[in-house]
Amino acid sequence: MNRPIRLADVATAAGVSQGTASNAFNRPELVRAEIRERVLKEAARLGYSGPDPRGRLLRAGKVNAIGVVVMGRLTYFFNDPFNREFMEGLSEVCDEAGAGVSLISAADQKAAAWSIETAVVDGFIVQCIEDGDRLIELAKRRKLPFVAVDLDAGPDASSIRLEDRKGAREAAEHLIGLGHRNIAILTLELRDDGHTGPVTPERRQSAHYGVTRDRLLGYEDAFRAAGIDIDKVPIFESFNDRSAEEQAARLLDAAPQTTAVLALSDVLGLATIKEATGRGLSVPHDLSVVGFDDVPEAARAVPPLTTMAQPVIEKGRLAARMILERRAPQQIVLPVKLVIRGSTAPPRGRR
Amino acid sequence: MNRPIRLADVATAAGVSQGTASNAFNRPELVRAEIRERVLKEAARLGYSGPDPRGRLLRAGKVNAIGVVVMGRLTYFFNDPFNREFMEGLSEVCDEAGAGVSLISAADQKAAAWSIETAVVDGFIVQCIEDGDRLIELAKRRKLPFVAVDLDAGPDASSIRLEDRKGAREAAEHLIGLGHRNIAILTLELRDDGHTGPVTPERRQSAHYGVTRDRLLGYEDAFRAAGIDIDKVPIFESFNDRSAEEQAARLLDAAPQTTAVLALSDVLGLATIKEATGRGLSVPHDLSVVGFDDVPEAARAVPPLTTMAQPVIEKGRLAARMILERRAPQQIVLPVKLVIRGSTAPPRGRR
DNA sequence: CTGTTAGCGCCTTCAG
DNA sequence: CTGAAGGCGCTAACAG
Repeated sequence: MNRPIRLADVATAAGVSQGTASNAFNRPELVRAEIRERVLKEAARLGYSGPDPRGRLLRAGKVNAIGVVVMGRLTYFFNDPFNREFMEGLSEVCDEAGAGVSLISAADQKAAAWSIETAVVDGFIVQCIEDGDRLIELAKRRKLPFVAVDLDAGPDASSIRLEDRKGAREAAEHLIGLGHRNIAILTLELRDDGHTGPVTPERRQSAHYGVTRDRLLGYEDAFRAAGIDIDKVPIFESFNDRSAEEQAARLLDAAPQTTAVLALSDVLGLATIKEATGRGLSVPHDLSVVGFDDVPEAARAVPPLTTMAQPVIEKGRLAARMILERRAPQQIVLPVKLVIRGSTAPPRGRR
Repeated sequence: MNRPIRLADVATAAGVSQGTASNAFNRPELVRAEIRERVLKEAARLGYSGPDPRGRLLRAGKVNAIGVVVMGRLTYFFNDPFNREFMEGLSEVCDEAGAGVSLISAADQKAAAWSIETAVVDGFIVQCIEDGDRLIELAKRRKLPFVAVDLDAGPDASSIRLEDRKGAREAAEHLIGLGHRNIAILTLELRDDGHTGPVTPERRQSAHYGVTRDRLLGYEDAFRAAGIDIDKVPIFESFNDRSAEEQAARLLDAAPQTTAVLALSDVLGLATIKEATGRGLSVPHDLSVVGFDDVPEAARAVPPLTTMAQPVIEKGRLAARMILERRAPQQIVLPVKLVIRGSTAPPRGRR
């Protein structure tokens, strides 16, 4: 057997036209039961495994799949509980719609370009912060709908963002309200240069990533209102997917007088708790920690992490719907909400 | 603008044939630079975004993508560090080959069938233990290459398995060698009925899932040699992706005299450590724990988990290659290796 | 180098 | 309810 069987072969074998054979598979109600059975039987006999999706694809126009762009290692992506939650919401909607999810993963820039150009999908979701701009550029070129998540894509593209600045301000206000004045910040990447470690005021002000920039601005808002000079606040920068504990350690070393840490993500916050606990500090009494995101792990941590909750799953659902329903470009801003748990308390000195 | 631009339009506009236009995009070295530029310029002017992958697909025959079948929630799948590692190896090979990864996720049986029938992929990887048989059936019907991972798919299909029985035997021998006699087992699912909790000898003997069955047989081999009657050994059954801590707790409650636990996976082993530590037991002195898999978390646990290491990442790579290289069906059995860490020690009574 | 041509496998009018 | 025919967009083989 050399040539693969196709619908035409089955039709011939069953003595019907190709159109009828097609209907036998795809719209059985249009074909007399007797004929349909004959077609199906011939198909089975010939080893035909049903209409080839590729043919259908070309004809139909719609692919019914959405591509999720993941730069770097898949492990880094899925090690982050935030991404897992996001994908959960996304896949939920895709499942309901009978749509597939393609991981457009690529190690380097060149591979990413090719993947994005050739992926068989109805649209893209670009959600990784690293290289976001370039990926968005690529996605735009492909002329397919895409949604930028936690990334700014301009007014002619769809995006989903959070009330980052407001949320950050409220997180900082929570600590200030508890009496903290020696606050440090563990931040996500500010820009695309692989830097980790201490952040100078100049670097802070030149922040390029929107989420990081806005959250830092939010902290600054609160600090200013409380008379704290953010230029004097220790800030350390870390990747979310790696180096978190290392940078938490450096921050704790560099600023021993700190009584509270503002973390730009729960992953960073949890790493801070772990590091602090590991060196014998009591959280929250020696050190308060506030995260951002409210991933499931936050509530299960010891102590449970106070954090700024965002609707991650809903975000995933929304992103999927925006693609699948081919919505016109829109910029959505989702609300956040402070969830107070056990990782924050007044500073010990104050009691 | 109503009709989308296609290659033919660009060719006409540039005053070249369609074939040349195609070459300008796909095999630039075959086209004089001048002409190629004209084509590219016309394409840009018309807003043509490069050859549509769907056309190429139909023509080429090869899709260059592999489908990973994931039953149930995506979260369950990716919450398991084992699956994350596996996907890492898989995606590594796919990246190198410029191939994509499609998640064939489906909540229920009907959706799974449709997804598998219509996924645009070169082959499947079936790796979830639940519903494995039915999924394999579906995949076979599609007449595409597929690889069953940790699942038996028969001699005419590809599969990757481990030395499960041997590995389990050695794990048990390790504990026995340390002097343990009161050993309990925390097992993965034995069959497809959603049962968790205590396992009777009858149920144990009727194990349907190959991995579980073989590992239990391995334990039994070691027990028999040491004069331990496996029918008297407390065995509790748990899902890997949920309920692990709950069942670890039940096991510890039901068999308080236990000095060591054989866990069929690291996830179960880590849950056991956590549960034991939580109730004030010292691991390994009050309770030794041996896992299976050696996921990254195992080495980082407190205490680090003694476990039977398997080459997970390699497994992922292998699975991807088997599809991408269109290898003839083969059944591969990968080796395992005991890694002794801090979670095992002689029972306290013996010292 | 460039142009021509023939499908890839399917679905969906449209006419019977 | 069934059959015939056109074309989805592209590429590869072959002929200039």
